[in-house]
Amino acid sequence: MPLDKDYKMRLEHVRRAMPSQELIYDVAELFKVCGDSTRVGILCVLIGSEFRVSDIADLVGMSSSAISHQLRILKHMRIVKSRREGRYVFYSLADRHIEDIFRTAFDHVVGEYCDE
Amino acid sequence: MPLDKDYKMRLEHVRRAMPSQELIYDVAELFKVCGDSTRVGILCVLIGSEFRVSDIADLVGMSSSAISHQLRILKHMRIVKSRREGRYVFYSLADRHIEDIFRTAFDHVVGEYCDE
DNA sequence: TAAATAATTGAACATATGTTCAATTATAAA
DNA sequence: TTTATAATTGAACATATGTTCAATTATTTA
Repeated sequence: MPLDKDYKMRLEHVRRAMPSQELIYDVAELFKVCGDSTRVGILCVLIGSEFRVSDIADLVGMSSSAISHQLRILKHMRIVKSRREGRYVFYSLADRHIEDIFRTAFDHVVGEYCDE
Repeated sequence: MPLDKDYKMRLEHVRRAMPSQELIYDVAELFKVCGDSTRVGILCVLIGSEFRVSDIADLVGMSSSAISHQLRILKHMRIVKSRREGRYVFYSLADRHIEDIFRTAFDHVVGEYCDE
C-alpha cells in the first residue's frame, strides 16, 4: 500500500520548501571546491594558521604552481584570503564556516560520535 | 622581516598534525559527492523525509535515470540508504552528519550568522 | 642594475564526471 | 500470463577539472 496521504503531504511540503536552483548551485560549488585532495590538504594546513605558498606546497607535497592555481580557486570562492609581505604571499582561511564544515566532515569520515 | 621563530614553530606543528593522505582523500571524496547540483538537490529533498526515485526525479527536475545514477553514487558513499517496497524504492539519508554539513554549508552561502 | 627567489599565469594534456539513450530487471496490475 | 510501471544499468558522448611545463611578474638581495 504505497503513497498514502502522509506521503503526498510530505511531497508537497518538500516541493514548496525546495531551495532555489541558484542556491543549490552555489552550495554545490562550495562543496565542489572542497572536493579535491589537494585543496583539502591546503585547507587542513590553513586551519589555525597562515602560511606562504611555498610552505603550503611543501606541506601538501605538490608544486608551488599547482598550489597557486588551487589557491586562486579557493580565493575566488572567498574561502581563503591572502596578504603580501615582501616577496611572500601569506594565505589564511577567510571564513569560520569552512572550519566547522571541515570538522564535521572529518568526524563523518573517521566515524566518530555516531548517534544512530 | 619574514619567517620568524613563531612561524617556523607553527610550520613544524602543522607538519606533525597533518592528517594522513588517506584521510584527506576520503574527506575530499565526501565533499566531491556533495559537489554537484543534482546531488545537492537530491539531498535537500531527502533531508527529513524518504521518497521514491521518480518523486525525487520530479522534485529535482531530472530524469529517473540520471537520479538513479546519482543515488547509486550516494549510496556507495553511505550517504543515503534505500529500501524496496513493492515496485517502489524509497531513499533516505543514511547519516546525520550530512544534515549538519548541509546546514552549515547553506548558512555559509546564504551568509547568515557571520561572526567576523 | 643584475641576479635570485617567490608567486602567478596560460596553454596543453590527460583524466574524471554527469547526462542521455537504449536495453534490462523487478514488481504489480489487468 | 501479458502488460504496464518503476528503477537500474552500460555505453557513449560532451564537458569539466587538475597538473605540468614554460614563461612572466613581483620583490628582495648582492
